[in-house]
Amino acid sequence: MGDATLRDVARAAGCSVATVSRVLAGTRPVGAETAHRVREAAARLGYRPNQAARALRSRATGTVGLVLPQITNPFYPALVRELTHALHAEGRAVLLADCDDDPVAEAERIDDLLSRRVDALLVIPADERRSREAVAAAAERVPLVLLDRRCGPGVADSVAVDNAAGTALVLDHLAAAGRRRPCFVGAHGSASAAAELRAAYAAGAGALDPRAPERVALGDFSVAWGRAAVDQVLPTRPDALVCANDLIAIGALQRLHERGVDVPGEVAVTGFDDIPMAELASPGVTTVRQPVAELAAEATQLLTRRLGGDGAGPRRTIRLAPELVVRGSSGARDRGRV
Amino acid sequence: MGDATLRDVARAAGCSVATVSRVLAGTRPVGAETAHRVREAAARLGYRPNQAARALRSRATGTVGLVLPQITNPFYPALVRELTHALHAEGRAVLLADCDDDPVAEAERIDDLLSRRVDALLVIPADERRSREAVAAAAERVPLVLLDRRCGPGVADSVAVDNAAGTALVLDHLAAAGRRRPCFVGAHGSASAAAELRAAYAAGAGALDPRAPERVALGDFSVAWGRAAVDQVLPTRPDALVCANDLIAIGALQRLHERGVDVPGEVAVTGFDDIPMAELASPGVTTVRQPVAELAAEATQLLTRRLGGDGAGPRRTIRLAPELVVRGSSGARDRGRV
DNA sequence: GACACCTCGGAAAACGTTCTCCGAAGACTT
DNA sequence: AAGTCTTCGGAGAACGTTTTCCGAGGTGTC
Repeated sequence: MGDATLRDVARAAGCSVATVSRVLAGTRPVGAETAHRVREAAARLGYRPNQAARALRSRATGTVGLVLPQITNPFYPALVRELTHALHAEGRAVLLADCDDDPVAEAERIDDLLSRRVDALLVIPADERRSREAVAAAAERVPLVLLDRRCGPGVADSVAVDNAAGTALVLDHLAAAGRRRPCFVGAHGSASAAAELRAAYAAGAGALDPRAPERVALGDFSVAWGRAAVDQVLPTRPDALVCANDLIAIGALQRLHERGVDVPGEVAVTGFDDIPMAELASPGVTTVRQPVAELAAEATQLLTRRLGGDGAGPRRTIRLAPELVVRGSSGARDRGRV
Repeated sequence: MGDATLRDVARAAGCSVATVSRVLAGTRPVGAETAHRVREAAARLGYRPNQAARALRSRATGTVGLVLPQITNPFYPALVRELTHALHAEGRAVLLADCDDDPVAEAERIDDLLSRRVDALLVIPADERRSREAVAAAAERVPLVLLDRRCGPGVADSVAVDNAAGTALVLDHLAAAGRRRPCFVGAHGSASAAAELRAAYAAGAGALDPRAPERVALGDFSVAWGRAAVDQVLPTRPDALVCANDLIAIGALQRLHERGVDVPGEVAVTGFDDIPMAELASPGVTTVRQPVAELAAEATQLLTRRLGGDGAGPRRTIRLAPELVVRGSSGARDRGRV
């Protein structure tokens, strides 16, 4: 009961390989009675098309490569889930590559995926600058959609949340709640989100109160930095910490609690992404929810369009509006669960 | 600069396709000067082997399918990370399939992966009983390693943590800390871990104190159930909640806090898995750490051995010893961070 | 009844590898 | 000097599809 091939089915159905292929693929009408015989034989032998042969012949593998910086970043699993579901629904398979935040590994993985003849690539670049070369080269050979983070202008199609709009949501919310001395806790580095959020905060905070001193502290996207940042900025007496992601916010929350600072009474804290942990922290973290399902849907739709002939169209950049999720960490009092 | 083929390289190097193949694959010694010419030509043309053709000819795709119930389960990302790294290190690629905890979808995904001619499968079955048929059928056709959860006896090779040992670690720790009235908060259902933990708890608790009434509450593996369980079991006055995973423990912690119960003073709480959230909860959750890297290493090693000829050996079951991670939720006083 | 026109089926050529034969040398043995 | 081994290279057959091209037969039109 090894692998039945077209040839075996043809023999069993008493017809030619070509006919079997046509019946099974529906490429051309085939006589009703023959078709029935073929289908019956195929079922009986448990025939499954050999995708390798199919790929070789049709120059398409039905496979998409998904390259991301770190699957353990808690924001990505939900995205991966939506992407795989969307792609499976179209009959595609997903080759996953985690590159450990290392642009060199990323380039290797992309290379490998290309040699495996993926039909397209979905890439969340590890680094805005250092990922660029490999991504641009790959985009020359295969449809490529950038996700969540960008990678220099005009390199490829791109789908991401509107970071500026998200930051504006947060700042408006804080201002409405009477916060007057916000402080931005962000990240250095050249992941595109880091830079965009820095810029968006600067623009938004300046608009709110042009005379206010700008409080900014930069580290990385980790819980540890959130903790450290608290010690660094608390002397400047902020009444709100606008964190560039939820991990930072959670770290800040921990440290504030340890130092006996009342949240949200004295200091409000906000995050970004709405990872699962954000809801579970105490108090719950007010944050900007990325529309993960829409992100995935737009990305796969863009990909499908590129694969369906519109290969040469102009680069598209899709920006999705995020949503503010208000929880205890920014309210007048704690509305979170714990 | 489309795709250079062996034929192109051969033409450029002035030799035959066979020779180029031999040089590049190193299958057979080739004259030094010819080899050099070939390598130079290949580099110049940017030749990349076409894996589809290679797969067709050599009946091996260099690809492994990874099937899991829910990538959003916070325990899996770390595992996926280790697995992909280990497999990439061996030159294999990973086809990812998330089946949304649905055995039917799981069967479909497995089917698709088989038709894509994966060399092997890594499966974390969604359900001990209902996943069995599809997994067993797949194991007939391709090396298959079960991960983390089992799927009926003797179906395939299997690598998992020793749940009984982990439970024993927890119970010993609690007993040493003077807890006398533990309560198990577990899960119904037929995911194998659920049943094993139930059994292990019953055995271990019975050994500690055969006369004690057995406290057990069963729900599912979620935060919500952890919260609900607290209300259900608190009237029985337990002094420790032994939760079947960290999510349950975190839910319990939240609810206990809301109800003003002192943790760990009045009630200790323990989890299982050591997901990232366990460290961040307040207090930190004492838990059983799954040796994720070793799990991945053993699984890929088993797979590699099966792929390297030892196809017909007897089924192996590898059980790895877990490690107890003591945090604030079980101490005499809070040693956690927040 | 000749002609064109459909419909259905088969033969066979790709797709880009790997690998098995074969042959032509040269390097040894005797 | 004739034989036997090695060594290196090429020709060509697979692998399992899809697809193009053809032919055979039937149906329609004039």
